Amino acid sequence: MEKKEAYVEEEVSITKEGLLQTMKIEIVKVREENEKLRATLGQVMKEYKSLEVHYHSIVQQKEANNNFEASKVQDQESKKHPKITILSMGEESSGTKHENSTELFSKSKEKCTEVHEDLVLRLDCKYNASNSVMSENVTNPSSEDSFEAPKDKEQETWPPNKLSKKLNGEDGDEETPQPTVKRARVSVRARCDAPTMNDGCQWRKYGQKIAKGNPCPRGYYRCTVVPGCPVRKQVQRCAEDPAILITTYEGTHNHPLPAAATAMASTTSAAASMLLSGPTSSTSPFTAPYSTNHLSYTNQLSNHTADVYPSHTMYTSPSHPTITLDLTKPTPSHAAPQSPFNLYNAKTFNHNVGLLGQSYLPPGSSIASSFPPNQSALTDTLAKAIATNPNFQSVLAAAITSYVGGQDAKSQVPRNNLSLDHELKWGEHLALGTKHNNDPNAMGVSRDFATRSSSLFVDPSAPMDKAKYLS
DNA sequence: CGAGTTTGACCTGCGC
DNA sequence: GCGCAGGTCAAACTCG
Repeated sequence: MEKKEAYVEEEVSITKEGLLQTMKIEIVKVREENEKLRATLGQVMKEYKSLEVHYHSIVQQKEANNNFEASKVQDQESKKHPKITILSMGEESSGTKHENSTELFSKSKEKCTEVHEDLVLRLDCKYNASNSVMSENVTNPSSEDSFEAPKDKEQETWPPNKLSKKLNGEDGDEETPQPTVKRARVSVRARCDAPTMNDGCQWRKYGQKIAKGNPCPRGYYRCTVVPGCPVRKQVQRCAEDPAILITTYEGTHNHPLPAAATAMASTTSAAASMLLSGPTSSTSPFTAPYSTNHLSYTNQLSNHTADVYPSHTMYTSPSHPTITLDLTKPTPSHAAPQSPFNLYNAKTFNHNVGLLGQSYLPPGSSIASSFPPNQSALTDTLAKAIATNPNFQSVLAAAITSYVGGQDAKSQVPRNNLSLDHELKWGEHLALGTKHNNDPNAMGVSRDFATRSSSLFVDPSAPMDKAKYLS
């Protein structure tokens, strides 16, 4: 007995030691990686500064040249037309030429400084904006968040315009001027045989229209999860390729969402946030490779890419800026560009994901390593794209995980496992790393993979998706 | 019979 | 001001 106990104790201590060692190794790894990241960050900042200085000097030079040319022309003109010269407050004098040019130069310098300051201010502002969006998502995960611009700006209710007018009565004392707020829309293009995508929400069709330039009718739906929810969606088949279903979402849910709906909801939410934060919303140096704000990310498992690009022209009026998530394109060979930024970000992302995973998973395993090899390659790829723009993180994470998971989901994850009773609020998942930390049952990212996996795919049995209604 | 869809009419915003 | 197109309403209809 004693021997046995001693043996067991020995085994336990060995296991403990092993665990401790593994943890120590992990910690050392993490530290090393942190050091590397810091170094890389420093390097990037240095490069950024030098580029900034370079840009500054170029602008100054250009301005100076322009002004010099202008003054030259003016000079010549003034010689031709002395009367005008007199009226032009003595600019003609050759003696003042140098002075003028230096003055102009200094003026141009001022201008440059102004430009620079303006740039900095604008960048800061936008950086803050994008930050605020993200921080809101992180610090206030339960808030309904972010599909639209700040909530208090546009307290959405249903019915939005006409009906509310009717309900308020005709007397309408001093009707509050409806500010022409740009309502962001997020449209999702996906190949789908069914009449609509099952995005987890309940929708009621309230209209159908044949839009110009597309023989396929456009269906108008509103969310009926809760009466009064202002969210609407339009569903239309692509004119060029009827296999492609274009679903356009508009509005913010004012109610908790079923878990199955959170993927699409957060995707559209974050995409809209990104869109509303402006065309150069991210000014982090890491965004450089994607200065056009068009991001293509690759799903290596499903052999698809998802293009995310803001579009003001695809649908409807310019008062409805639209961002499109394109989940229809096959993977091009050049997808997932390998710039130093991307590599850096891939590392960062993996690092963070790894840390995230370590808090939920047994020691020695991380999220990345807990995936099959191709999955881990996927996270790598995702990381490159996702980390490039903070605002894109949640968009892409949600969209890709949903899309990737969808492949497996059809066969592996029964809908019953989606824990539909577990309701999440709009954008709640965005705080993955923080919110679930205290939840022993939470599996972090991997749980997300599992729970959202089928949400982008149509469930033909869904009561709302009746093929017969959409011709 | 209630919930949801269909569909023609109507409203509204925008461009010319 | 007019016409067009998108969006919404609401009565009629269908389905379970």
